[in-house]
Amino acid sequence: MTVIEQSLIIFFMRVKDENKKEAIFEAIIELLNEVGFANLSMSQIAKRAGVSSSTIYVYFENKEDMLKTVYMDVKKKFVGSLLQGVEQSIPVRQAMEKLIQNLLEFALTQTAYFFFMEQCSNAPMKAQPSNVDAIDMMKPVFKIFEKGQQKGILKPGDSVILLSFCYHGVTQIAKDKLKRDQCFSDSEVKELIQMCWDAIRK
Amino acid sequence: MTVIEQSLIIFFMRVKDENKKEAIFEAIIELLNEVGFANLSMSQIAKRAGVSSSTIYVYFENKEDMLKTVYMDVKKKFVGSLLQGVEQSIPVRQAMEKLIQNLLEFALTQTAYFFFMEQCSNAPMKAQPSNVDAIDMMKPVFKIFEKGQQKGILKPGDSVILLSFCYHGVTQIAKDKLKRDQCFSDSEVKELIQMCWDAIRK
Amino acid sequence: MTVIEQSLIIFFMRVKDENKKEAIFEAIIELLNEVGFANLSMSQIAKRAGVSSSTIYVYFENKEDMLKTVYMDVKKKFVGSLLQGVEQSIPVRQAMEKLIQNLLEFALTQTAYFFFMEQCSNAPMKAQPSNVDAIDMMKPVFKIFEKGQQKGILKPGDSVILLSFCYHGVTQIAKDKLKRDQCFSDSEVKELIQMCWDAIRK
Amino acid sequence: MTVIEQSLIIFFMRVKDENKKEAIFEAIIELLNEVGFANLSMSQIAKRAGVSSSTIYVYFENKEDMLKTVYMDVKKKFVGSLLQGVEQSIPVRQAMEKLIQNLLEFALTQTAYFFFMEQCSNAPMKAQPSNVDAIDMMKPVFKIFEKGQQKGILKPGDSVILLSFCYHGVTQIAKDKLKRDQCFSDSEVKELIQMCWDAIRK
DNA sequence: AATGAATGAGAATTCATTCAT
DNA sequence: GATGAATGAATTCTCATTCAT
Repeated sequence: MTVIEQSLIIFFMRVKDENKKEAIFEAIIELLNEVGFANLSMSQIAKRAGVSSSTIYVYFENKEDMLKTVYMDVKKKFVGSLLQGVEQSIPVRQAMEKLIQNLLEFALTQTAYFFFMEQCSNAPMKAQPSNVDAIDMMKPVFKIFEKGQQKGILKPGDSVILLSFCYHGVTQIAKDKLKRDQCFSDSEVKELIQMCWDAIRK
Repeated sequence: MTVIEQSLIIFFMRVKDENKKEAIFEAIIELLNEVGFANLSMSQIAKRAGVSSSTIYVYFENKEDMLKTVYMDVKKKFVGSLLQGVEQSIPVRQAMEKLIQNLLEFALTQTAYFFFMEQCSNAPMKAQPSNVDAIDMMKPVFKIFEKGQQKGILKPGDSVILLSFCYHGVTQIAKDKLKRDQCFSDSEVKELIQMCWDAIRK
Repeated sequence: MTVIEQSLIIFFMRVKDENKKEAIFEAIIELLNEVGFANLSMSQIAKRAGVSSSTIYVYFENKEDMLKTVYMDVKKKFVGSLLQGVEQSIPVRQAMEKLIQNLLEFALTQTAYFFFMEQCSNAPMKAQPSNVDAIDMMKPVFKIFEKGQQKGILKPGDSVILLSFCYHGVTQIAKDKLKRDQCFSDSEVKELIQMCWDAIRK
Repeated sequence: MTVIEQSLIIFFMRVKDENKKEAIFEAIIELLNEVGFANLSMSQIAKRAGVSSSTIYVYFENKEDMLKTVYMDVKKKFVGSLLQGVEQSIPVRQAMEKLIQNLLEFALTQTAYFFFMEQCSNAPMKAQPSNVDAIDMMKPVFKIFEKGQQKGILKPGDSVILLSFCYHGVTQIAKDKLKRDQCFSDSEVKELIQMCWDAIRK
């Protein structure tokens, strides 16, 4: 594409207002956490986002598509945070530690996103925005755990179960804490890590 | 209207009574699992239960009351199942084993109830039928675990966290399995119990 | 069904208010004639009929079903009027005369119904309430015309074409007249009948 | 922006010009035949025409104006076709023959236009794009028929009625045929002409 | 001239609930 | 107790149209 053609496109096109899309995103996440799926309406979302409800349909095909898109976006962010600093090369024990720290970090700093995701992943298939869950998106780290199993450090069996057990245990405890507006002390974090480790190690 | 006709009416009504309530109950649980909170409507419930939607209002004050009642009822059944055979006197290790077996048993045999509960407990405070969750209802067993801590068998700290970690870890794994229409082998059950035990024991 | 059972049904059931249904019917016909398909809305119909728009959905499944039902009902009335006094036994010439008189009578006295039908039958397949048109419903009279053909009184060929030609010629002329708020003189009626007769006779 | 870029823009725009208007035209006619007035939307038209819906407003003031313009244009084309070869000087019988042949020719070759017109002319006054109908536009030929009446060849009375009767009879039969995806044989055309002639001649 | 974004108004339809029987 | 009818309020979504570019 030549520079002239590019200018032409820019001249004719009007770029979607990213602020609006962002506002809609945030409104959805906020509201779902406040009112739940049963009471989440397009008009409420629009009002909260400060746009007309028809504007939502500029960005999404319909309610289902909207929720799916937001859910996938949030999950992508979440998995990104989760895997930060967890390279293939690090030892299992350290990987586990980092994962849990990242998980708690995300839960504490991005609480709205965290609760939003949890609600979505517990909705039934048909209502659920997308049925690929967070565990599936963590496939990159499975290799670390499988190596741990091969080395005889971790319990044998399905590595998904090992990881899933820890992940959900920690997740639910974090949810309970946050629902009561509480925080984790360093020693509590250590305890959680220890529980996870004991659960999966041989 | 003759006396005979009146009696007939009364006869007809009373007979159906409990069946109707039961049918409504089952319809709610089935439907919530199929369509989720976002799409659960009174008319659908009525249709599924084979009654008029106004009939629902004979048994419940309104939608909120209806969901709360059903949720509490299901939870009561669940906790009943969970605690079966878990007396104060038995050793911690055995208590843990029994709890997990009961939990998996319930999940497998009363799957609809199990999923129903999970959805309810993940709804946000405001939307949630009732915010007392299953963990709270298990208070009777805490003493067993506290005794275990006092004896130095279990890790110290909040006994709720110990139990909650295991409970949710197992619950989520059961959910994943059931969503894929799979079952647990005996050895898998053993593995889960072992993971739980390792997680909480000193 | 015994008398007692019947009483029971009457006791429990509440009969649909036929006035309401009738009011909705009339509102649809009136409005379609006033505003056309492009501007016919459920809320307008409801307002005109003096009911809530949700009430319409008690009687009809949706807009399409509603229009189809009304169209079929009007057509039935129309064909009834059209065939009045046209028995199999009467001579063709007289049958033709009676049909045209009936048609004009209907157009003049039930003008709203008449225009309503015409609009429906000109809508395209997908939008059209039902694609069986008035001609199809007149099959009973075809035999009279076929007899006329066999006797050598009428032109040979497809009897549907003979009848259809006359029917639509007269219909459109009636429409034009009525649109200009005019009436037919007796001599004009005679002329029309003569034109029809000349068109189809040998 | 440089002068070159500006020229480019002007060049690009002008080139598309007539194509776009034509595309919009065709889209309207196609769509009206497919979905009817009740479901004809600007956005659909735009999509079908391959333009942005705001582009329609470059060519037309609004929806009403758009439909009126297209209708008038189509009618002009139609009347042009209809009158081809029908000069004032030719005998009535021949004029009638030519008119019917032209009408059928148009119906067969420009079917979409034909149906489009029919739908428009059956819409109620208020909704109708323009209430001057095809008959009005044929005024030039009336003189031929009036001469026929003066010579005693045709029936006396309103010449509009004579012509209208034939025109609509043929039109509707053509519509029925085309809706069933059928064609006219030469003998059928002859029969139609004969019916028309018999209907109006003395 | 052309268009993507944006929107208020309004579309069809559903909802939870009430009511007379 | 049970229900069909009825409905106001709310739902999701579409519409015709405008506007900045």
